[in-house]
Amino acid sequence: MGKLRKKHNWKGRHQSDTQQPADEAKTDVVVELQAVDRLKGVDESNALVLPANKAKKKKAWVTPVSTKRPLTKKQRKELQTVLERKEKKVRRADILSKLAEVQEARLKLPVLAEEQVIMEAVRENPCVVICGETGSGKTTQVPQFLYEAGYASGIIGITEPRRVAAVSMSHRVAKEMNLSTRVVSYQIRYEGNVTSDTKIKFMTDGVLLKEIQKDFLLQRYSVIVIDEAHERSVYTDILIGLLSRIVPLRNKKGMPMKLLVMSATLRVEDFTDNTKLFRIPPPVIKVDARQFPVTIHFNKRTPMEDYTGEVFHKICKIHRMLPPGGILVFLTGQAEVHSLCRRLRKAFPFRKSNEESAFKRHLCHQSLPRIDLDNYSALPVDEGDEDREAGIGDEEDEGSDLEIGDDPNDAEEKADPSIPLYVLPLYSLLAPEQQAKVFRPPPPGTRLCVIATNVAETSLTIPGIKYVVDCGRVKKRFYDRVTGVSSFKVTWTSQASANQRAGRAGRTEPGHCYRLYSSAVFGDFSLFSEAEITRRPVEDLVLQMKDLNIDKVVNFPFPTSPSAEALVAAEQLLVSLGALKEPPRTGRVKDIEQARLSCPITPLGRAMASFPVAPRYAKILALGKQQDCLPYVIAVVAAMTVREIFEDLDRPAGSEDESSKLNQRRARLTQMRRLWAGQGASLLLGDLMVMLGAVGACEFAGCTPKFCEDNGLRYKAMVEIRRLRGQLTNAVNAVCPEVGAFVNPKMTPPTEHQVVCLRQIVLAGLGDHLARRVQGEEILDPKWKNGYKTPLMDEPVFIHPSSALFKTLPEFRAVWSEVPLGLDSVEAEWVPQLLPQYCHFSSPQESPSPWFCSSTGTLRCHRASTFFRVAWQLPAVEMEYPDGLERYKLFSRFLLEGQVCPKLKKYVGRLLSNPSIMMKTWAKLQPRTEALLGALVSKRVDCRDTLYSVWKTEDKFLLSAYCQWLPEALHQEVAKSWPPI
DNA sequence: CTCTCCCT
Repeated sequence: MGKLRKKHNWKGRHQSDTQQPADEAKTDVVVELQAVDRLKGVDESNALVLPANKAKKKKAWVTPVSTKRPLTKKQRKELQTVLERKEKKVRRADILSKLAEVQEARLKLPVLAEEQVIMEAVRENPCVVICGETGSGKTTQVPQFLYEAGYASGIIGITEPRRVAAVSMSHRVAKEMNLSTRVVSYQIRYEGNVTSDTKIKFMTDGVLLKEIQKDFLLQRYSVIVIDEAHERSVYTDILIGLLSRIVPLRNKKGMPMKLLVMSATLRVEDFTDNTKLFRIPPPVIKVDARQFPVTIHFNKRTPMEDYTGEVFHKICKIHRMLPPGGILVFLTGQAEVHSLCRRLRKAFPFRKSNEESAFKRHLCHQSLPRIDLDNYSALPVDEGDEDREAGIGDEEDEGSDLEIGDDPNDAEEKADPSIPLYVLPLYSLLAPEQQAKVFRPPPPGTRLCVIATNVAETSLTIPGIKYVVDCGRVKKRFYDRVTGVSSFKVTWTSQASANQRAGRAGRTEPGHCYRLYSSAVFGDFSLFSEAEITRRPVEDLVLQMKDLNIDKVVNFPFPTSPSAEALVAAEQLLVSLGALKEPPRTGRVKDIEQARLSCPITPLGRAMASFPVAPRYAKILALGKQQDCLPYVIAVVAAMTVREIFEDLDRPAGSEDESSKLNQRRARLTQMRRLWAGQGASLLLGDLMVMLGAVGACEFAGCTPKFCEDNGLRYKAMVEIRRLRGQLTNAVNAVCPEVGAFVNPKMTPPTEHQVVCLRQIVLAGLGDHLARRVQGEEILDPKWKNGYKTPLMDEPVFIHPSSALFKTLPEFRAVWSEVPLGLDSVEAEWVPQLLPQYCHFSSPQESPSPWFCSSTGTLRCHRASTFFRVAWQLPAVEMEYPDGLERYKLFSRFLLEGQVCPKLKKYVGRLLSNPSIMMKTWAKLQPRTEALLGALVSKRVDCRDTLYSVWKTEDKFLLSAYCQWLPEALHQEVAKSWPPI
């Protein structure tokens, strides 16, 4: 016990750290700096990874001292030693003070007080839950505790739900521990710095899940830490489920492993009270957070309609009446963010002299010399505003000194340049340069006001925020559980996320949070937001799990299970994509039900599971090698996977200048779209062709920010596509090395033939996303005229005006994701051929009558069909004759006619009955028809291939049955040359 | 005709 305490004592560590030779430490720091400089593909907008001022300071002492004059060799040498010694001393002092700083910072973290408790719990339990709010320092400290307590016999793996966090945490911990990034490393989707020396590895949750596919027992790891488990991201949930099984397995095999689940909120019951997950509930250790207090102010009334108006008024009041400090506002979407920004900039403009140079470019024309007050007073003032204003401040906060009084004579709408407000938008899709502005101090004399969406809740932390204004709402995606069709809705947030938002006001000093809803409304919020896994389709997760040989996904120990409907829908989709074996359709009802939820994976499914994209796209990739289409298929799948490849140019402009620039860029993009869509045949590939053109052109130009900017492409999206193309190319080569795929930066456009092929390949993956133009009799509403119906929705969908197919309006088209933007026109006769699993076929047509195809050796026919659920009539197409007795009858008829085996042709004239009697219903009355049919059925022979293979083992097969059709005189001759191959 | 946020 005493020994343990000493081991975990920070003082002990402090000493051993400082005892490190200065030189060694120096190299470590330098390496790390280089690594920071080279950081690629990481969102530079995050404060955590921005190269800080400190970096510059540190670089200074790396530069060699260089004042040299002509000296004697000896003098020079002496002087050099002196200099070196001096320099070394300076370095050592610097390092010591830095270490002291770090140690001090570490000491302030509440988690340090719990080190001993945590480590004892870890020693005594295979799984431990650590519960601590943001600011407790658990993410950076717990890995160090583990390392120092000797748990680094294997790798200590820590998962994060976001790439930025994995990268920045690895750097921070390396620095704190004064270890090289060779030892404290990270791995995210496209990059990493893991080496054979790595002991602490930060990674995204998806990366670890992929590693489990390669090594189920994770033998290289001694500990896994799941961070931010409260966020309940799908991968985190699945990892916890998997690890709850892996940990006991490892212990049983004598390769012990520890699992730590770290969660911010106290909602840990899903982990601890779930006996399916952990039979023995893991201990929960609570860690206090070091946060400044945040005073919460509720509204007395809750605006239901115009909450953005309410937000506007609240910001005005804070800005006019309260002491300095940044304001962070939570709204639900891009459009809201922009419109509020505009309104605030008009209300509190600031002069040019206050502006930063970067800011100048965009806004210099906006700061007008004088504002037309009449014009402003004409702006719509929110109805019922006074009413609400009177209600500001809730009982709970009466008398609080920062409570904002309500002055009905407030004239916020009048421009007031005397108190400039530095208003910035912030949302995920905003260009990184724009995002980065929120991390810089505002221009002198102004107050920072960031209007943000949910990104600011978890992903990005803005410094200097003292006031938070929370509208209490979120925009969320909702999926229909059966059809998988999605839509966006604005709803109330949860209490947990409202508290998270409030916490953003207390990072640097005590703060205030203004909630624009009453405490009663807050009380009605759900405590936590639902786990993501219950809110979305799960076909991708199910495929991954089947690939791990978890056939009965229903029995998987999810912390929270997806609904049964979602699981059934996922298996159905995977079956129709050919990734899972079709379940039997006959048998007892109960068995059928069971089988529907435990379909085993197919070889195709395994290949699909190895492609890091959605199953529909994985299917498209799997078909991609045909007709040399692979490079195009990879580019198209990459483009479909990355969201928003085109810049949003429809946003409202801030100034006339900006507006005219936007108009120019819009015009340019429209022109480029037309160019990329191509002419004639390629046009039918629709928006896929536009994307293919955009990707090709961008890559051809070297994928530069300039090219993207000039052509309306989102640079970040194009970089992601470029890397995804590389990754997908490797993945395809791994499954199918003979295709030898490579990324060609100078890809030429596909030929007409390839375009047709691409359209078909894409269709094969998007069968359930087929849409048909609303037909004459279906137009119930004039608005539906150019609409499209999908099998899944009652309401029609429309082609986006910017779509390449807007003017063409093909009868059938494929849509993907939920955006009606992505289109590819589809020929009606492809549907039954490429998507037979979605079609109901009628019986084979009489005319043209079924025939024997001598090249394939099978029976062919024409069949009409209808598309599933919606029963769209599809044209008759040529296809295999369906299985069944009829097919045997037909086959025997063609056999007798000498079509199957040409050698039998010479006996046709000698047959005792006409072969066509095989088809009559009274055929059974004839012994010879029955003999022939019976023989074929007994060996399941209904095509040439199976007939030949039976003859290989049984060369007299069919001889006697056939002889019954011939006069006895011929029997011997026939027997001699049997089988007639 | 209008898209919150993440991950392999």
